[in-house]
Amino acid sequence: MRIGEAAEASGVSAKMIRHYEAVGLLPAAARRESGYRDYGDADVHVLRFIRRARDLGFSLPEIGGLLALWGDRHRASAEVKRLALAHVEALEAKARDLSAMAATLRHLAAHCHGDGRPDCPILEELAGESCTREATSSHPG
Amino acid sequence: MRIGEAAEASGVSAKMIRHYEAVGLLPAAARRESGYRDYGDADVHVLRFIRRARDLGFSLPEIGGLLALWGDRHRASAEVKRLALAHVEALEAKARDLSAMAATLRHLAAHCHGDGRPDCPILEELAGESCTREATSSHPG
DNA sequence: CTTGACCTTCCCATAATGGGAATCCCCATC
DNA sequence: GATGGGGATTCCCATTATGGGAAGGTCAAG
Repeated sequence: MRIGEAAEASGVSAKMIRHYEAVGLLPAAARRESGYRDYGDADVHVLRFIRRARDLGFSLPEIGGLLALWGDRHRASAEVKRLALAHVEALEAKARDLSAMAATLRHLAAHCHGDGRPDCPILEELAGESCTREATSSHPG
Repeated sequence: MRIGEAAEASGVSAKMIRHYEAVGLLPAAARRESGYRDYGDADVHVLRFIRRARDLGFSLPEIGGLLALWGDRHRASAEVKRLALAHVEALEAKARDLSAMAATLRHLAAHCHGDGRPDCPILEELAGESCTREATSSHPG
């Protein structure tokens, strides 16, 4: 299989396949005499593994660890589980951060008239106190 | 104020203040004869605005829009609200994605013994079917 | 005049992905 | 045999926001 076919079969772009090889996530692919990379079903299987791991948000270094465990017949599943749960923690922490931002902003937006008037609690919050940048006239708005 | 003091006062690093200026988020700062950038309280106020907006996950282009609205005495709060809610949608979508990944992985991990044995549903899921990479013997697991 | 803290600009690095150029390989067709 | 087109190769660049670090200029205190 040439790289394009392997890409098609695995769902990983040819660009990314080369990249994964370049950064050492994949071993150097076999080459034809022409210089073209040559892939077999086993390679595609690995690529699919990588793609699924990416879909679950694992970083390339983490996937490197998972691949090593996958290829280790004597692995302990505890190790895999540890990696997975550590990643879950990270994902959940990030999700919480984003949700907190969204909630804050949604709360601010709920108090914004959203009409033609300039008064806006969103901007006031961002500005720190209830002043509108130049604060030329000193009334508290 | 020199840049270090403005950084201290605003919570934005000197590096980032220069960067914001370089990418056009901030106008070119006033300069002393020495070439040092010179900041006043108003500048720090803007920097704080930027920092708060960053803390709410706004991108620099989005913050550019917010700053423009902030400085526009005749803005309609509807416009601010629109920007904010669009951003909220994006944040929530991303949070959902991460939560879904976390849930999937947590589910897989829950079915993993997590002991010394190599059998691991997490790896099996990543591998696509229940085979362990080499599949030398052809029994379906 | 030296020392030290601060500033300047410029380059590099990050994570993962893609765009695009210049060049080459391979196969089919004229 | 020449040619054309699709795919492959490598290499460079861009993204986003942030920081590290080098080489050199400024300023205040000693």
